[in-house]
This record gives sequence, C-alpha cells and structure tokens, in this order.
Amino acid sequence: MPGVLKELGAIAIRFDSSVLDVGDAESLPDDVTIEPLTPGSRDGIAILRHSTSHVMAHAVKELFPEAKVAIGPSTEDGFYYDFDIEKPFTPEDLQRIEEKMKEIIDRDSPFVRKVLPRDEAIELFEKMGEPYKVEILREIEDDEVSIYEEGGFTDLCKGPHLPSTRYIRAFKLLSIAGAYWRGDEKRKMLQRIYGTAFEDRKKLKEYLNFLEEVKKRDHRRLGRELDLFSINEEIGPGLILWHPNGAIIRKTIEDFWREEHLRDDYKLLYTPHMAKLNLWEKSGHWDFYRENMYSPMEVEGADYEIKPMNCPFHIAIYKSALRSYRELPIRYAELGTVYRYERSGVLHGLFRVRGFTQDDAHIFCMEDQMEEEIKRVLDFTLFILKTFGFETYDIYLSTRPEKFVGTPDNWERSTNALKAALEHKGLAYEVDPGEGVFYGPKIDIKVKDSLGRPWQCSTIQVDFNIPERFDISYRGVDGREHQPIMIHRALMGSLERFFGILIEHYAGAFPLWLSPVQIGIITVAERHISYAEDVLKGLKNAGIRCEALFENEKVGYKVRHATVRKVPYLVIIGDREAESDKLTVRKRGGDNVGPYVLGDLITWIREEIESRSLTSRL
RNA sequence: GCCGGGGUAGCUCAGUCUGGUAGAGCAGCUGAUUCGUAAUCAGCAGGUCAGGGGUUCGAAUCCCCUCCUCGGCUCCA
Repeated sequence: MPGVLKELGAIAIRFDSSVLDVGDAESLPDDVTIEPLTPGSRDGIAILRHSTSHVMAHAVKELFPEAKVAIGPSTEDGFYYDFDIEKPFTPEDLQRIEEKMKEIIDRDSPFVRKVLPRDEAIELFEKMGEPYKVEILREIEDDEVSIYEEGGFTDLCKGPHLPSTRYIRAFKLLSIAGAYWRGDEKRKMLQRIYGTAFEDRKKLKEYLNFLEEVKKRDHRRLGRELDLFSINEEIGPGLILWHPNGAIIRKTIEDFWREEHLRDDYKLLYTPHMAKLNLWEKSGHWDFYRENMYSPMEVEGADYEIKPMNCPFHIAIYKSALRSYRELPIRYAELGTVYRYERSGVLHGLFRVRGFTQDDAHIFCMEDQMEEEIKRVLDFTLFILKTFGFETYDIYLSTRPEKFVGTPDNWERSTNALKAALEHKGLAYEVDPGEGVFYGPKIDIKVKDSLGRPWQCSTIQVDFNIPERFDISYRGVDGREHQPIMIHRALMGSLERFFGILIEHYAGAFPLWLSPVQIGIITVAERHISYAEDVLKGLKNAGIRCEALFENEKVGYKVRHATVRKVPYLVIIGDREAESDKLTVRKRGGDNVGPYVLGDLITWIREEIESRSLTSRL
C-alpha cells in the first residue's frame, strides 16, 4: 500500500477523519478507505510546513547546540519555531540556517514516529536538556505520547509528518522576532523564526510576490507618496494628520455616510471630547476599561476625562426627555472621535492609533423590535461596505463569555435574535463561543480586501450593561416604565483604520468618486493654456476635482507626474484638441478614449461620480 | 510594555565597522527649451547627522539615557 500512496504523491493519509503518516497505512485493515493527502491539499500543506519547522529546529540545534527548543507549529501561511537562546539571531544567521536546512533535506532522512509512555518521554527530554518540552509534557494528560525523530533530531510531536526530509521542495525563512513563552508577557521572551514552505517552487515564488505586493500597497508608504496623511513625532505617536488629499477623501466618505444614515432614519449627533470622570465611573468604563483611558485632567477642582467611547453621551441625549414606546426605535449616529491609550509597541500607521473617529451608532428599541433592527443594520452595513468595493466577508457571532452582566436568559434571547437575523438574511457565519464582550453578544464582520486579507470593521453589539447602569427607560403601552434594548454598532469601525484598508485595497488607485484629483489637465505647449483653462473651468463648475498641469514641461513628464499620483483621468490638450474643440482622455492604466465634446464628458464623469461607480464609465 | 532592527536634506539612501572640514538621486527654486501620452538641460539652494549626556585634541561614527520608527509578542476599532 505505501508504494501506491507514494506514486500518488501522498505525504500523509486521512482515515476516518484523522490524519496519519503514510507509514500508518500498513497497520490499517485492507478493506477501509483511506484518502491520500498531497502537499497541495489544505491538510497536506500544513504537514509540509510543520515538518519544515522540525527541519529548521534541527538546523538551529546543529548550528547552535545551546539553543533550547520550544514550540514550532504551522500557521495560516507558513510556520515558526521558538527558541530560547542567549544571543538573538541575526539575518546572517537566518541564511546559515537556511543553508543547513538544505543540507538536512538532501540527507533524505525519514521522519520516524515513536510512541512511548509519558514518564519515559519526560525522562528523555530531561536528559536532552529541553526544559520547554518537559513543561509541555507535564501538562499532557495522556499516558502515552508520540515523538518524531529525523536524522538524529528528536521532537515531541503529535504528527503526522512527511515520509522524509527530501519531500521539502520549496521553503524560505522570512523573519526573526521576539515572542513570549506561551504568549504570556510575564514569562521569558524567546526568539522566533518565521518561515514558509510550499509544494513547489512556483507556489513559493507566487507567495513571495504576494508579500512584495503587500509591501507596495502598505498604506504608510502610499500615504506619504500620495500625500494623504502623516504622523508627526512632535505631535505624538498614534495621532493622525489628514493632509488635503486624505481630508477630501474623508469628507467624501463622511458625506456619503451622513446622507445614508439620514435616509435610514438615524438621527445625527455631536458630542464633546471630554466629560467628568464621574460619568465614566457610572458607565463602568473607569472600572473595566481604565487601562485604555488617559489620566484625568483637573478643571476647577473636578476631574475630567477625554472620551474613549461615545455611548454615555448618546445615553445622556436619550435621557434628556421622557421616552415613549411610540418613539422607538431611536437610532442615534455620530462620527465620534475617541482617544484610547495603546501601548507604544502596538501602534501601526492608520490601523492602530491613539485617536480615531468611530462611525458609531446606538439603537434603542423594544425587545420585540430587536431582530428587525438587527436585520436592518445588517442590510445597511452590507450596502455601505459594498459601495466601497467590499463584497466578501467573514461573519462571526460571539456568544456569552465566562464573565458577564445581565441574566443568562437575556443573553440567550439576544443571541437568538442575532442568530435569527443572520439566518434570515442567508448570511453564513461562524460561532465564536465565549468571545462576546462582557456586556452582550455581538456580530463581527470582517471584510476581505482585493488581496483576500480579512479586516475587522463592522461590529453589532447588544449592550445589557449601560441601560442598567444609567437606568434608561421608556413608557410602554401599559403606562409603566420599561428598559429598552440598546444595540451598539459601527460599520467602518474607525475612519482611520477604514481609510488605511481602502488605501491598501485599491493600492492607492481610488475609484473616481473618492479620488482626491479626478481629472488632470495637461497642456502640450504654452499656446494651449487658454483653451485648457476653458476646459478646466467647465469641469470645475460641474463640481469635478481637477488639477491643472500647465507648467512648462514635456507631456511625458506631466503624464508621469499624474500617473504616479494615480489620477483616474487625464485630458491632454494640444493643437488637435484646440482645433477640433474635442477632448481625448487618457485613462489610468494608459488607454486613450474619445474624442468627446466637453459637455458629454462632464455628463459621463458626473454619472460615474454620483453613482459611486467602482469602474470607469468611459 | 517586552525582544530585535533602524533614525543622516521634504523623500529614497551612501558615509558609521576602521573617529579627522557632511554626500548622491528625486522633489524645491532660477534660467534656457515650446515639446503629443511614465522623468529636457543647466545652475542654485537645502542638514544642530532624532534629542540629551559622556569618552576624545577632535564624534554622524565609540559609550550611556530618552524619544520616535520598523518586524514580531501581548492587546485591539
């Protein structure tokens, strides 16, 4: 049997839903069905990468015998292995390790599985001087454990593994990083080496190209190149300066957002950036969220706090009048700027900042309105996301965590409402058990960008905590006081992060409606300026954002200037245009279209802008 | 916050190992050129070498501290 499997290119097998070594096929009865796993399959590639991590650990042990091995799993797109070593690895070490790995792969040593009693394994790894393995073993409850040996390198491992090292055909070590043992910041910092492996060279090359593409799209780099935003050391880390080009995009997003919220019967609010500390004590943030809040400032003897969230303000507006069931649902929305303390090491461009604007809303409704409201929010969210070009998502439903407020009954009813809304909309979702926030269950939507990367943006959360703490109510049909359900939601999450995602999604080449400069006008020679000025005036009067490139430079220079700024359309004006009174347009990407008369061009362009089209209409 | 890499002109980077008068390209300014789809030529200007302290006759360069930044860990909109 193993011979046949080998011919099929199997590196492991699946039998009865468990994944085993190819060698295990021999011990199985003849009449069972086994599925060969190739390195190209989902499980197969994980095995390939896991085995590669073993080979890397082997190489490290040969080069640095004093290094202690910790853990080395496969990951979403590669693998890593953690080592405890005095002197951290250098990039040169990485090269040496790669060389050594190639040597080990060429040795073609088989991966050999051995099963032994746990106590014996503990003794073995103690003798080998591997304290991390011993620590893991002491926590394993099974009486027997498996180890894998390959060319003299033994590792505690469940497996399965490749038949031999020679099966590793394409791998690369990528980076070095510090990582806490067991992810616990109170424990020792180990040295982690990241790498990846693929079934063949071509796939590896593709992945490395993908990494290059990711680098090219980095919003921090494009943010500078396209003059969208900056972060200034003197002003402070994690605080964003929106330059004119970024600000016009933000304004366009905000206008769209407000317009659609009004259409969907939200009421818009504005609230202050700070409030008395007492408010935050009452809301519970001072107890539960303090580590993300800044120190209070004193104003005439009272402590004030810059806001990390908008909810208490919205509550205050809700409470500013006696509410009737007739008013519900009340939907309050605000582009609310909040400030949260983030540890210095986690800040990252627009993705992780200390001051940001949430597209926040709070919906107050009766319990029997909840499901309908959630459906409505889901529709609204997907519409907004789609407008920006996000059409695929991962949706998660997070249920009750161990520590929670409210009653289990409340939790169940609202979790069911969230679930029912998702199912009614036919949206596929995954349940994240116990991942809800302490105050209520939630739906999270992660959008997939043009490179297939997921980003957490939208969140819809039921909140049992705040209505209780602020004792909000409405008068029901029965004339008595009832507590409304409060739903907290954000669609884009934060404008800063969402902007960063958009930059990377479009690689800086925004659709026309979002582009800071929509049309660049290029003159061939000085004598064309007066005609070009007429064209500019016409386009500007039609509300189109234009840039005049009339300076005394060659056309090629000006085309390049506009192209690197990713201007969607260029109108080039020379003798031909001036004489015919028509315009040709150079599209982003280089195609020429036209000739058009100015009036038509304005019509098409406005249509493309107003429909928020993601593709060119020309 | 932690581990490691880094900070030199607006931007990208050389110079640091081996201490001895701060350099290039792009961008900017000035002039020439009047030109048809990704860079015309020439000239000029531009720096407390992140900040502070120390070693030295002398520090961008060596040492210490602080800040910022990058890759991760932990955490997260």
